[in-house]
Amino acid sequence: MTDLSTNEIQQQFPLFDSALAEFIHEHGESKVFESGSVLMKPGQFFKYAMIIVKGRVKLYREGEDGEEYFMYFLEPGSACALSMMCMARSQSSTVMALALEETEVIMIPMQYMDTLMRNYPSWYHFVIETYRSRFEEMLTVVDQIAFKNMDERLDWYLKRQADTLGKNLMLTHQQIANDINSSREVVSRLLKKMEKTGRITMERNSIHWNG
Amino acid sequence: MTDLSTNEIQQQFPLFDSALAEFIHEHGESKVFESGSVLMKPGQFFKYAMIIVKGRVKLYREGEDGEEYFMYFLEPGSACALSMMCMARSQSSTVMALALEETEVIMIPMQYMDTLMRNYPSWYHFVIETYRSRFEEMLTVVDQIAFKNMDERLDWYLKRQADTLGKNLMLTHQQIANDINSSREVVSRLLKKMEKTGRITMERNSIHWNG
DNA sequence: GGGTACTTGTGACAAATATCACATAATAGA
DNA sequence: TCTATTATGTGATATTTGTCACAAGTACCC
Repeated sequence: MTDLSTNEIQQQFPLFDSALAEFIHEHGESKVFESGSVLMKPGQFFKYAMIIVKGRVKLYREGEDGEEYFMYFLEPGSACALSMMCMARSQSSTVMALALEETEVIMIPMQYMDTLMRNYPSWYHFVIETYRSRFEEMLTVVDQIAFKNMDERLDWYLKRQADTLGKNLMLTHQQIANDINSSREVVSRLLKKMEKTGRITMERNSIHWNG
Repeated sequence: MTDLSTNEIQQQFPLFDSALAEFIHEHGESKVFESGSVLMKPGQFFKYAMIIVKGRVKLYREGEDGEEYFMYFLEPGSACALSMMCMARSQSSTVMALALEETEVIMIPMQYMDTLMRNYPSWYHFVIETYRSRFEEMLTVVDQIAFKNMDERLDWYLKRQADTLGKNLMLTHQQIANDINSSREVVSRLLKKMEKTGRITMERNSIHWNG
């Protein structure tokens, strides 16, 4: 039983029809993750499908030697595609899901998947749409790292950050370097160039995206 | 109505229960793609979910300026995840699906998706498994290009090729360079090194993977 | 058999990015 | 206020990868 009413669920997830919202209200479990906590432990087996009600989650890939690569954000109204995939095995590298703010999720036990798929068409439409959008996002990520130089990748990275976190980005150069798997010095130099063209404005600990 | 019998379908797709195989036999349409033909036109809207019965399909990303990047193979018994995602829009860059051999597919009209999802649990298990495995494959691709140097990427590329196409690879250095978005000279030099360590044996137009 | 196109080898050099070393500036805490 | 820590700036240099130029080998076609 969730903290949210059927109505609130339907508002947050417009694709759900009322019967589905009702079902999720009934069988889902609300959970709050504090800012900075990890939603998915590496290699963990998922017993729940997670859908985001409030907050913001950052998904990133972690390499064998601690390298990182930012993939995308999860926002309210979306689902964690990975939690729906029954990913079991713990590979060498893994995906991390980190709550950037206090984040409220509904956890739907996997045992209901059959019922949901069978009886609630709007559920699998939602699932398909979730997969589709994440897959597409991964494709654009591949494009960037395969085809683009650092300056373009940095620009694209900042644009995405600004799109979901707002134009005032509380990021250090080091954090950015981690997210795009580069080095601080390189990022600093490129940011300087971007400031000269007016695309951003820099302050200590923050960057303003001017677009 | 497919060319394959219900039994043959079940043999090729072990996850399907007999009712599903029967349904697909009834409503699917067989189609053969010749070696070298394109299964997915860029930006095309999919009217069918495609599952592979015979042959081999190469999926790769095409960048704005004609760059390429190999993603993965589709083999018999698997489905084209992209064809199930209702990808509509034609972006600047796009995914290409190329038949490497004569390839036989069953095309299931999208209009049956609701029925399949609703009445054939083994169908959505199959769909989920398809998404999962492709998504995971994309993650490993990201790992490689984000974290690894050319020599490791080349090694991994050849290993994957050998895994699905056999140890005797009919590839020129130029083709490899295209697939990993590098240049022929670089590939030639790295291959030479790999030959010295005995990992491969080279001949004109082909490479033997010794593992 | 000679020309032609394709494949591979290789040196020299250029460009992009990473790394190192150190300087300076801003901030938080005692 | 003083100090320690953290964030940023910048030159010098190393490494990785890409590009250019050209040679040589192989296959194929007439």
